Amino acid sequence: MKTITMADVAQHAGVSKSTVSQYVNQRYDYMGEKTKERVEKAIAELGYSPNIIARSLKQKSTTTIGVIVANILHVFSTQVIRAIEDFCNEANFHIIVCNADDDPIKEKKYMDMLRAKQVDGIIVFPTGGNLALYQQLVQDNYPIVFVDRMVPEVEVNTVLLDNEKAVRMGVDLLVEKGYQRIGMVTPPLEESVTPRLERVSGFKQALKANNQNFDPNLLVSEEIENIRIKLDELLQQPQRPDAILAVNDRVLFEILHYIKEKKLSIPDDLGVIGIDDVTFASFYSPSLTTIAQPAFEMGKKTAELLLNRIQNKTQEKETKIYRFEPLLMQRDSC
Amino acid sequence: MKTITMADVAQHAGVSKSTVSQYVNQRYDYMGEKTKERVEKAIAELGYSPNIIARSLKQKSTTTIGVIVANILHVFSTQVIRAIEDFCNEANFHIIVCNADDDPIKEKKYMDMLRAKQVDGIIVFPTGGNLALYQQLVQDNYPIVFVDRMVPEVEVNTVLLDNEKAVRMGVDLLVEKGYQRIGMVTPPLEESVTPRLERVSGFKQALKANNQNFDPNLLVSEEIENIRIKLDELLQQPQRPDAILAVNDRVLFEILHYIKEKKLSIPDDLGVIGIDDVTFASFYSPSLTTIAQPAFEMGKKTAELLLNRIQNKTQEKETKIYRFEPLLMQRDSC
DNA sequence: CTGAAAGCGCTTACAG
DNA sequence: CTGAAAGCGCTTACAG
Repeated sequence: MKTITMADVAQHAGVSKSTVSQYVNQRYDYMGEKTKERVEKAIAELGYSPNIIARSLKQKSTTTIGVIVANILHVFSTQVIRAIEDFCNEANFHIIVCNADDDPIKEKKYMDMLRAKQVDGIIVFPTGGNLALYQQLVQDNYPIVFVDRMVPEVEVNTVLLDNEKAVRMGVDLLVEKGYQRIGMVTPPLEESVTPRLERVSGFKQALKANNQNFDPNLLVSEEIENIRIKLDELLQQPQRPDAILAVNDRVLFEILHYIKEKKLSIPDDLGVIGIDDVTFASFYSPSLTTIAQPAFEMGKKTAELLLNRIQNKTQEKETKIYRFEPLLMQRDSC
Repeated sequence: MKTITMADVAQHAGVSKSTVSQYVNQRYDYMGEKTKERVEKAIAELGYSPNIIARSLKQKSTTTIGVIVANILHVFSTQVIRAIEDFCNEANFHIIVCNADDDPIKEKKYMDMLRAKQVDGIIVFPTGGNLALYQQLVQDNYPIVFVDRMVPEVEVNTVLLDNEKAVRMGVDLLVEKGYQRIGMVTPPLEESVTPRLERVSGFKQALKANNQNFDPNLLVSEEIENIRIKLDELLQQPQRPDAILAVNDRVLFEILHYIKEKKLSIPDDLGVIGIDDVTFASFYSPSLTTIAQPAFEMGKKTAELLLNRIQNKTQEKETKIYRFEPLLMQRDSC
């Protein structure tokens, strides 16, 4: 099947390519009514559809953006992507989705390829491992927005959860419920994964604000696979916690798993709160108190920031950190 | 910042654009060692990166494919997308992800735009609402693969779960466990959502194979929002089911919600099996018996079929339905 | 009101 | 072994 080009339409309609182009781009200002009809008819008859690649080459805009997530399998990423896609769809933009798997090398490869493909901008959940690259992009004035994680060294608009507040809400509630020894469980604290870091520091602050001591023995930081073992140690010690804050949904899963294994009871044996809402929170037994991220709002804001930057050219040099309010979903696990 | 083009590199290296192009595309066959070095140096010094859009225009390949899902928020879609992305990444392809929301109009818009953007092929979870369009694509010999759902009228490679077998595994297990009156709950049976249809017809067959009668009163087909109400009616009737098969994860959620509300007990009051594995199956109480879809294998196969079609040009005209084996995850809910 | 021409940044057959 | 030239399918300033 030979593809139909603008030249074919022009010939078929007996006009020039320029005129067809004007028509396609709806610049009817000076176009005669008859010309318009002729072109319209030719397009319909030939089933012509413009080649956007060719247009992109000339116009230097692909109406496509890249989105690099750590892992699309995480519920939070999925929700953010969905919100971005919805927003982009409104603006007739498309999104290319990439999984960097927390690997700076993969991240760099994707960023390079996306730029080579001339995407108009990039949204990234940064690994933090490509400082020089990020800085280069900023210097080139290339449109980019970070989400979920921040990179303090780089001046980029960034959309984040108010992590400290999220933890504070959890601790406040636990204290209010009378818990005395609150523990926290988190995956390893890597420097680049700022939400975890902020949640842990928020934890210490929140305890202090509630006149509780921070006991390092009640903070477990461990690979997901080993959390259940560590949890056992944590709960066997004499001064064991009476409540636990799970730093994210993956950790919450491990805690619930452990509790089922050991036939413990929530909230009697242990109060539990998780950051990140989970699908089964409301019908689990007991229903689970969680602190949800407003993922859709965050995704929308991220897309909005990027598209504004791409379209308006509102060169507001100023870059900001946008912090979103967590939502306390109070249920029965504490 | 002026962008560096191939012409700049050529000038800087004192060679022609052709030579730079040869170098970039690693066609060193006839290239002098010195020329090579000069070009390499020029590229490094200028920080040149080829414009893939320009290349695409000439080569008629964008190394990008489109993926149209019903909704990226569904876990199954997410897993399929992840597998597709991994496979594409190996081949240096990118994926544009779109949500059609089961809306044929959105689906058509996306398909048209993706083609206009010259993607090399499209993977779609078809709404079924664009027969003419699908057929046009097939006729144009445009690379396309369907996944999750089939459209019988269209000759396209399609990757599916063996839905009848999935249900049979569930029914067989329930019968084996001594359940006598097995019910099934599903969202509305729309003609285009073939998995649901196949699961219901598989349900009838499986009952027959187990010498059980199919009682239409035990089949609930209802919008998600109303399922709990219908469930109540279902379980209030004298001849109520002693076990229920949930046609997908969304339905399972409603069933579990209802059971918790009514303080019923699984599996004593009611046996439960769900199609689609769920994150909390193993640590729910009781742990939930599910029939999992091999989503990653399915996604991988889908990507493989499409890329083969795009790359090899193995014009094997023959199109096939690929059925994947469900996995019975036997746990304690029946 | 419409068309001829140049150009976006590449690739590629061909000449030498 | 390397370069000049044409062309991919558009857009756009400019001429008329």
